[in-house]
Amino acid sequence: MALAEAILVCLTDRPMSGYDLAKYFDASIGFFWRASHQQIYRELGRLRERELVESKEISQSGKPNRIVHTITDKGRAAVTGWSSKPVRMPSVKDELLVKLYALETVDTKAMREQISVRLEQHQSKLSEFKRIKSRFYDGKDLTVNQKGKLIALELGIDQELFRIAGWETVLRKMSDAGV
Amino acid sequence: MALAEAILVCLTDRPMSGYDLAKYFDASIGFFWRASHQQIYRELGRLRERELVESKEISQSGKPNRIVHTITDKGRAAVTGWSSKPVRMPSVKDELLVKLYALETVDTKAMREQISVRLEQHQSKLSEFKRIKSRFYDGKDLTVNQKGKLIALELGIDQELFRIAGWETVLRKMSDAGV
DNA sequence: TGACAATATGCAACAATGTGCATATAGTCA
DNA sequence: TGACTATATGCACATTGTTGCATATTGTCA
Repeated sequence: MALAEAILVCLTDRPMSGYDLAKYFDASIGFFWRASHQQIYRELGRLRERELVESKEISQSGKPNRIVHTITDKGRAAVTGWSSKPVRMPSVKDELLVKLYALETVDTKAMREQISVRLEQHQSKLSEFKRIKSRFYDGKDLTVNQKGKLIALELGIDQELFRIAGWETVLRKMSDAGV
Repeated sequence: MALAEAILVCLTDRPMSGYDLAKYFDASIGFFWRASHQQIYRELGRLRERELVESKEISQSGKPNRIVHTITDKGRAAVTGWSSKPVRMPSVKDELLVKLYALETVDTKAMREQISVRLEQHQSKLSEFKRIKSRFYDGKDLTVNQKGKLIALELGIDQELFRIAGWETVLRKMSDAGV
């Protein structure tokens, strides 16, 4: 249940509403731990029960009220405790690679198209990461926390570059194999 | 529910028992789509219900009887149909990267150890992939199906190499950041 | 001789994730 | 004026994944 910890990590930065968190996940930490807004709201309820966050409703006119969640001392301790425990290897699940396992049975024309789509997706992620980097990090004085995020972001950039090269190689090798 | 398809893909190779499949997942296709034996047995039951596989019990003395599953024509058609449909981006979930997001709150000494463990895991995967490659593929005449698996395997090798370099870079950058 | 690994299948319970829907208001664009 | 987007929260259900257990025999190692 590391979603709990991912949320707490976000809240070490600043108090946020569920909606804020959902956006933050979409634009930042979600690159390394994806979560939908439903997951986030559900998990926030549990965190409140476990007293790892404190929630305060803030009145708004027109729009629904915001519920702002603040990490508690207990929550901060939970993050530190979690951080010292071993992690598992990230789970591996990629249908596109499974399809490579049955090259004689699959529709290879469709597969090439899917690889092209995948390439575009990596390309757009790459652009996004680069944009974020130049906008928020380049040429700035950074706190340790920000440096950590930058390290993650740069790993993300390299990863996208690697994946683009990787799938292009796959396309070439498929041609060599005659499919 | 692409586990169903991953199993069917395995069975396009040859009929197998649940136990065989579990081993096959551990040693081959599971590099790209992990599954436990419990998941596999459960899914085999569903595949049988949907008539995508045919199951035959084979008597054995001493050991429990094997139940050998064979893909049906309907199953083969299901693989081809599935293969032409778009895939989604693999889900991203890595606690170690999440920890980078709270560098001021986490136990960085423990984190460095976790990165070392991760590096060893990638190293041993790399060795395994290379061993499989040299043992089953190098210098052999390959069918199209085998070529597909080799392409996946080589992508796996490059990926492990990339990840080793990536995490080593992270360690260096953490030092540069003073943690 | 006792412990353990390998072979072989599978249930039950629980935890985590994902999909679809529901609600409510304000502002923008065609 | 109607469609759409953004803000803001959340339930119900379905699927998927994990953990622990249960059974039963053979072979190997200490």
